[in-house]
Amino acid sequence: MSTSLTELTPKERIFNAALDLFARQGFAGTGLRELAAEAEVNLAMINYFFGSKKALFKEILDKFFEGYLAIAKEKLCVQDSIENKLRQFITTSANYFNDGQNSLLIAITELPHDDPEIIVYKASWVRQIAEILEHEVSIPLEKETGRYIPSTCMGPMLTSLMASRFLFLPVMDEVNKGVGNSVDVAVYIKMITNVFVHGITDPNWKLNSN
Amino acid sequence: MSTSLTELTPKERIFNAALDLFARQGFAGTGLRELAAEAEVNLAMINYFFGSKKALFKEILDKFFEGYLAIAKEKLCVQDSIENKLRQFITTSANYFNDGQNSLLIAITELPHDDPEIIVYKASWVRQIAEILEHEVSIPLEKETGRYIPSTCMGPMLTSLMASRFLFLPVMDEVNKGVGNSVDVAVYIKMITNVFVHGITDPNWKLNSN
DNA sequence: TTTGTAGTTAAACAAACGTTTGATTTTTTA
DNA sequence: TAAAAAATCAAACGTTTGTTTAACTACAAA
Repeated sequence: MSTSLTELTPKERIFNAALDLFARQGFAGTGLRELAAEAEVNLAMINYFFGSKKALFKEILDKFFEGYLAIAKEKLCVQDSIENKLRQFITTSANYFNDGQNSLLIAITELPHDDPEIIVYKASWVRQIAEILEHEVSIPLEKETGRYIPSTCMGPMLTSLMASRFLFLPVMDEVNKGVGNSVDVAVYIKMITNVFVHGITDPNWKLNSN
Repeated sequence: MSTSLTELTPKERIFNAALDLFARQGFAGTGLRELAAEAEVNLAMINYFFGSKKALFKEILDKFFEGYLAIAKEKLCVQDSIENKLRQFITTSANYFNDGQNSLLIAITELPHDDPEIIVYKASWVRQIAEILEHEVSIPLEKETGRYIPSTCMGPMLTSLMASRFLFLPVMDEVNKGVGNSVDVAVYIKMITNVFVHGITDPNWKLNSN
């Protein structure tokens, strides 16, 4: 196996092609023959390297959540104010989402609502992130504001807020066509950071009101 | 055609079965034979009533966006404070999402990132909602706070925040298994309402800082 | 009762699906 | 150089895919 520094191995080409096609066409909407053609490998190589289509999908999930969890650990498990920690976490995560938009879309939208095996698999990742969020944000925040926002609420809120830019990007680009008032991704990240941080730290609201 | 009040017509059964199966298995992941069996109709009836699989999908999109747009008109195009209008809009929309979780999931996650025809189709709906948001929230809010958050940012932020509960529900249910600290949907809606409203109205932040 | 329309059916179409096999080539190890 | 291992290949497996056709039933209008 001659693996030069510049060209990718067949296995890497399959993985990258899967990222691209699964994100664009969905898991079920992408055929292995199309994937093999995109990766410029023989059809049989996919099952040879990954075992099955679903196993390839799981490797994509793993890579995405591994990076996401690493950011949560690095930015939240530190000694700093809640606000600073959250700002760091949101900025870094949102840029991580931006760099790997395909992984994000696959992890969030593909095979989410039916397959029990995948649900359990995802949950094992999400649980780790939720525990960090609970100890580093939810509980300290309650002591500060008196409001308890469980990590199982804050996690989805945060993730979907950061993902919103990319989840709706193709449609919003079409909406913006002609109008031309599209917003830079860096500005977008600043906006969601400020909205979320000020939203949860603002002392002027109570959980059970209105 | 005997259409009693209690039992649904074959066309309605197909539509409802499509809602259920598309949301659970995805558009590409659902076969028309499975759909026909679920709806208890003959396979050919699907194309007879709807023309094609994709046309059936478009009707699902239409129904969802029609309701969403109606809420935007009813709750935002009124004479009231920005905060009150937004609270009304978020609460009503989130409950609308809750009542039709399948429609929501299909509209948000299915066929979003590739098919140009669907993108243009969705954009024609989203554009109408964005225009309302622009005139009724973004522009008035700028006059109040000095910060301009375009509707093409606020729309995705709002929608994904409201959808977050349902987008991650199966996984979060699995995460909560055993822990048992799952949060009621009404409480969840109050949380996102307060976080978002206080986040965008809080006077203590500027767009270009940090 | 005849005519026409809407609804329903089984059957078939070519194409694509994920996976497996066995042979063949290439590379590594001894 | 010989043997072992890894990689690649074309071909075929049995299913399933969305769509179409033509025959058929049911029911309303004339």
